[in-house]
Amino acid sequence: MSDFKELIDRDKVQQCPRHYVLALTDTLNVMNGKWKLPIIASLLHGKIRFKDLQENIDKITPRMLSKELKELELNGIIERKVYNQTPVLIEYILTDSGKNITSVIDSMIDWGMLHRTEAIKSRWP
Amino acid sequence: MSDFKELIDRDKVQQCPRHYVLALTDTLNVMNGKWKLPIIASLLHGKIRFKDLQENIDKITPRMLSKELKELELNGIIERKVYNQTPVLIEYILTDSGKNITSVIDSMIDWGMLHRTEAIKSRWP
DNA sequence: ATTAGTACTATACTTTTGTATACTAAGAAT
DNA sequence: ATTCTTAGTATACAAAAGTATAGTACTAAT
Repeated sequence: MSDFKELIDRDKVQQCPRHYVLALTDTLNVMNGKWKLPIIASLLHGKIRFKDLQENIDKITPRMLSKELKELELNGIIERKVYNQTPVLIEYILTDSGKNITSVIDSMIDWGMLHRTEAIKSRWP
Repeated sequence: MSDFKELIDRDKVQQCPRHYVLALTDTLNVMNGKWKLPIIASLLHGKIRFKDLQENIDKITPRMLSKELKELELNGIIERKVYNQTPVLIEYILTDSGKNITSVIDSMIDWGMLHRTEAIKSRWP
């Protein structure tokens, strides 16, 4: 039985260990907002540059891209590599943690699809 | 191999099926914001009333609680049951979909904890 | 008539998130 | 000297999310 589910049976939500709560809010912070997941998805290809990200992600402004990249780097999801060429070359890549987050995304997709079929069943049973 | 992960290997992010994207954004919408997960966690106990939710969830205002409950109901995560007693009794409970979302929460906790240990490793290797 | 309990809603405000547009720094090529 | 490229930053603004505080509608008991 999973860690969180046992809370259902044992009525322990209040005592949910702090490190679980921290882990959960970490994950929420990594994904939240309009741009984090599109950026992570773009990085699944491999290393990529600022301008290519901007072209890849529809309608993101350089300001938002810059801000989100900084947060993702701070959170240890991506790494920023600077090459002292000219013009300067900067590449972004996913860390191992960043790659692993696909497992969360997968479970979100699974739930989302299940939820849609459930919603359809309950509206037109 | 999971649905999303195969994108890493086959360079297919651009062609990611629309229903996966819809499922993912559904899930994000269900969880996003400051209050949705605390509310879902409180409901894991079973049925609960407005005032008890308010006491359970630290610093939520009735306005936010009311707004979030409405959204969760619209999204088919919770059900609102009205009993015509006096004073009126209203109970909120998780739907089956609402209960299932614990699988997503579990995978978020798993990733979050892994991510913390990875982050520690990379800072003090 | 007043007080109290339940489940909210209204109004005004602050903070966070996102947009639009223009601009900068550094070196290389012309 | 001017222009080009990459990788952003600055400024001003709009919209969304969240907060604070007060008030409403209903009924029941005192």
